[in-house]
Amino acid sequence: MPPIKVKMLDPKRPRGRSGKSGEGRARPQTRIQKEKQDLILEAALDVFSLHGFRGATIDQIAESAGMSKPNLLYYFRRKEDIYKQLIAGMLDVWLAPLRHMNSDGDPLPEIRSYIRRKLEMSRDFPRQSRLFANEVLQGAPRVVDMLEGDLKALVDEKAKIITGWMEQGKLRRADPYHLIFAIWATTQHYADFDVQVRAVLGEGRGGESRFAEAATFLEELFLHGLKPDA
Amino acid sequence: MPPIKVKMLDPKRPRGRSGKSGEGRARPQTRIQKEKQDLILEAALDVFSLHGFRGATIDQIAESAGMSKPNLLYYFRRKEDIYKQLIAGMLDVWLAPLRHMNSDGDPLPEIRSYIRRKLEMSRDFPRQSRLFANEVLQGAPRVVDMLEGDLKALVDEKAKIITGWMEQGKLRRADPYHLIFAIWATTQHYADFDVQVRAVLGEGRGGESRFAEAATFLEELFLHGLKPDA
DNA sequence: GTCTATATATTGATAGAC
DNA sequence: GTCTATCAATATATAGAC
Repeated sequence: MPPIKVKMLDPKRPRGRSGKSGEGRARPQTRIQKEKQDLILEAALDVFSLHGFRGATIDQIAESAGMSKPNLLYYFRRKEDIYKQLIAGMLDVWLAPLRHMNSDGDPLPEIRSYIRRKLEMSRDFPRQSRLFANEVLQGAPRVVDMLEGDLKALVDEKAKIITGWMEQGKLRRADPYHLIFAIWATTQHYADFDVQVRAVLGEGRGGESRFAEAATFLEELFLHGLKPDA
Repeated sequence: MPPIKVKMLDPKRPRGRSGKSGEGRARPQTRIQKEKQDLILEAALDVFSLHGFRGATIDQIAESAGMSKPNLLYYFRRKEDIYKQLIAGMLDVWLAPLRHMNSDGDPLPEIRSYIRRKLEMSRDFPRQSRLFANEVLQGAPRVVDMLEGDLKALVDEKAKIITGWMEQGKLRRADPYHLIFAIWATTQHYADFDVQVRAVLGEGRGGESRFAEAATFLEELFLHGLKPDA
């Protein structure tokens, strides 16, 4: 059950000894505390990405992090605090490739490299991708605001760039928003639907080779699909 | 709404009065019982697709179906029984468009119509799509066998057809498996990531028009991407 | 078939000793 | 900081009256 949406400025339990360290207010904790927190976040990412927020239990996370439940709750008062921190940390990483898309470059290479980076993210950070997918799939209760705010703004900006390219005849005309959706969908598919991809490809192709294959395929598909008529 | 093709041998609690009706063994229930069950399945689809298996509660489903919890449990002994039946009913529907892809037709129109049908499924049965996405995303514990069995066999078969087309020079050479993945990913995206799609497109484009736009975009992308060089 | 009441288990979170 | 014990809230499922 829906655990009480808290706005929260996040008065976390463990604080540094009254600002003695030079880290300022932003990180009121010792290095050991930070290491423990990272350990918890790492374990939580495993569990949340596999079971979703509701399906994950503090017990599982604690066990996976090698500590007792009360001990874990000493570092994060509530289950939701862990989840929120993971989501927040994830969003920047997730958006980085799109932010990186530059209006100065040539359209086709720029799009090709965007696809590459997104695909590499699926390969290297599949749990983060699934965490986010789980959240969005279930209505994104904790991030709708961000989707309608930052994300929309960023996509609007990049869509303008793409439209500009199209108007210059450097790209076949098409809806830039749906183009971005298509790139998201195809690249994240390899992280989010990993089980299905592996099952269909079978044992023989179960290795990491599928990402190289996917890169080849997707670049071909999008570059030929977007190349302006000669 | 789609429903629920039931395979089911599934000796459920309520059975007809000793085969008096002409329905035989396959449907050991009265019409009223079936209607109640469908009512429950309908409500359960709402709840499961939004919260996943773990996140959904019998209380929610019962309330949504307008009955008491014990009454619901009279028709389905366990929560998991409802879920399983939904998944089973879903799989046939989900695979139908791919089964339909025919080696007799011309490649490009055949692929175009596959995309269309998948996109229509996202538009008309988004809850089923999300139910399945939830399941796969969380490791597909209840359907891995099916993915490695029926699904793989079906995809293998269709991949051969596609490869045949490519060898005849009717289609640009590309990996048929990744082509199928790309079609799945792009079309289901509009159901599974609906919240995100709406958020990015904004209020102005919140209506059903996004499916028409998507159809146009995806057909262009795939047809140009797959058309053999002239 | 449907209901009220309840048994039983799980889980998020806290108390308080050390 | 970490632990054992435990509370309080939910949630699955059942008992048994009607």
